[in-house]
Amino acid sequence: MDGGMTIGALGKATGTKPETIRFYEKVGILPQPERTAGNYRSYGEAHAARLSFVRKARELGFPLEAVRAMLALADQPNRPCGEVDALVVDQLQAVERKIADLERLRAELERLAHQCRGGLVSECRIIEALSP
Amino acid sequence: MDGGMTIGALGKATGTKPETIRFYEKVGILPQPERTAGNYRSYGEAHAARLSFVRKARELGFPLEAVRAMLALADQPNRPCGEVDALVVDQLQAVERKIADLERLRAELERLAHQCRGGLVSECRIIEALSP
DNA sequence: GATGGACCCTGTAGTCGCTATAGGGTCAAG
DNA sequence: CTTGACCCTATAGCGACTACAGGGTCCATC
Repeated sequence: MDGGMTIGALGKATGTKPETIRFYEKVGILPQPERTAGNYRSYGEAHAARLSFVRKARELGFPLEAVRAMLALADQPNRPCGEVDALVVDQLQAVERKIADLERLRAELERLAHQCRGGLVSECRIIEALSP
Repeated sequence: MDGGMTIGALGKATGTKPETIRFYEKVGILPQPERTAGNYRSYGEAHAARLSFVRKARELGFPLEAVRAMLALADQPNRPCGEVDALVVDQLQAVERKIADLERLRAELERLAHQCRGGLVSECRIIEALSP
């Protein structure tokens, strides 16, 4: 080969499945790589860096749209950083809202979980509690 | 009409959109109701109760599969309540896992949010922090 | 040089839980 | 009799992948 990684190697290097990499290519998050004589995708370090960025942003819960926006900004380095920061702050607020919601949920589920006395479904307080 | 609710009335009574009710019917969560002469769905109290149950369980984050399982159990009142309790405990654990993940995320995003100094993207630490 | 197995290719359909649209039919009030 | 609010079906779309099906390529071993 010509010094490039196969899709599988890139996948291992970045913790991404080949299917996901092809998906990112299809939706324009990753550029189309060169191909070998046998039509295999061939990736270099720049692809690995971009994909690592995407994966980390996704792990932080950024939707692909936000990732796309950040990549577009990163590709134009002479613009102010504020837009990137705004995306992070939005995401932080969204995460805080989700945590608050889930904590309310947890309290409710704990209440429910203590209502089962091990009897029959017909006496089950859990189902009662959800029914009215 | 013949004493039944229309889909819109049931929707208002339970806080559910008509589309969602039809969807629940299509996937077997709700039974097919009777129809009026004009082919409108006609619902009674039993439908309202069942749909309320579904909505509350969904609000608590139970996946539709779990809701389906609980409904099947509720329809067989002579079985032990333990299976219902197990579903609740599973869901509680899933919620706790999600909260833990989101809290790690929040810490990371807070770290990120303090790195933007308002300069240009080329000096942006946020993008750096997410690149390999 | 033939064979096996691990990898790669494309394209399509499925997942979850709805939501939205298109293109029509029904019903009650004015 | 017309208007407008509601209802019907069927289909496609969302996000972010995942899972086939049906092939092709590469490399090592016999």
